[in-house]
Amino acid sequence: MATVLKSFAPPAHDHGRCIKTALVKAERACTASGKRLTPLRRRVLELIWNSHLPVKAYELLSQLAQERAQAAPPTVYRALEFLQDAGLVHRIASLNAFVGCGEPLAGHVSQFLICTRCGTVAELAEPALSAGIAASAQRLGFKVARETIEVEGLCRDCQKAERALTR
Amino acid sequence: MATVLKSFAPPAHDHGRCIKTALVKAERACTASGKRLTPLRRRVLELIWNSHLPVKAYELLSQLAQERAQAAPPTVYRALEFLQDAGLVHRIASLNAFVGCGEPLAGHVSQFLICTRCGTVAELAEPALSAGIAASAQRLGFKVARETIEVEGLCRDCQKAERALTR
DNA sequence: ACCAGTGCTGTTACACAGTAACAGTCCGAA
DNA sequence: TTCGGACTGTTACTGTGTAACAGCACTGGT
Repeated sequence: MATVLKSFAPPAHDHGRCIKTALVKAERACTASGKRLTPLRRRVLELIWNSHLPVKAYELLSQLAQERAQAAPPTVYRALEFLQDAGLVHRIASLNAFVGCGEPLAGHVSQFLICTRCGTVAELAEPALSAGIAASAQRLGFKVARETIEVEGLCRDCQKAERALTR
Repeated sequence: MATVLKSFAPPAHDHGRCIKTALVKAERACTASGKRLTPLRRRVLELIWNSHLPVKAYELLSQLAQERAQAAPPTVYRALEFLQDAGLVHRIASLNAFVGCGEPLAGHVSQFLICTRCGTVAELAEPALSAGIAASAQRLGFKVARETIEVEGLCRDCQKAERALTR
């Protein structure tokens, strides 16, 4: 059976480590594929990794604008496009928002659990799900190019919190 | 094994029938649940069913504006919100667009195959996929409330067309 | 008959999301 | 040196979606 690669980040953890390792992995992924992680792109990636919450493009823009006055929408969107192509960042369509990818080097599926209460996002990597989709598609003669799985619900902690409220 | 409820609509079919049955089902669903399918809402639903292609909100707006001069964004978005809540229409997040739901009375999952070449959308209803997602989620203690599956690729006809081009 | 409440639509005015197109800059290769 | 390509700056715009308030019709209670 397929295994879950990631889990929800615990409410309190050494997030500095998260950021650092994400950036190191990003450097590696880029040098490996001959892509250029410029200061701007690096900075945007860093801002995205500031939390495990999905970030909106215009939030990034306003943060960025505090450092470089010239920042405009294309500044952010171009960096985001690069980061997506490089597999370093995922776009969550149902939220119009972006999250860092924990496994930039692994095959890039797009499977997310989104907690509607605390907002955090966990990335799945379930080959079984992709396989199921491919099988269903094939029955209709459909050839899959890209899959988007976005599941909304409540993470474990938020279920507890909800129960505590109604008790 | 789960079965596919819908397939891609053949390029040429009696689409008048599609529209008519969709509206009849909608009436039924609304009276059954005590919701009001007002003329405005009915008209928006009709416009959406004009094709099996996903429709953008502002396309709907401009079509609507030819009939009622007062139509403004909230006019359309409110109708769409109602139709979604009533299970008559799906929003496709990755396209910012809307399609009619073929089975408004059945349980409302949200599984789509989207052909990137011709733009048509087919709705799936695979309990096995939902079950797989629920199982993966549960392993993380996550409680699923809503799932979004949007698969991009090529439908059978468009694969043929592509092959014909490169031959 | 009157009133209050509710549900639907009209209206204005925004906020947020994303892109086109052109202009500079920098850097490495021919 | 000069050319081309990759990156960023800059302006201006289109597209997507919502807040907030106003009116109006209907319904149910008094």
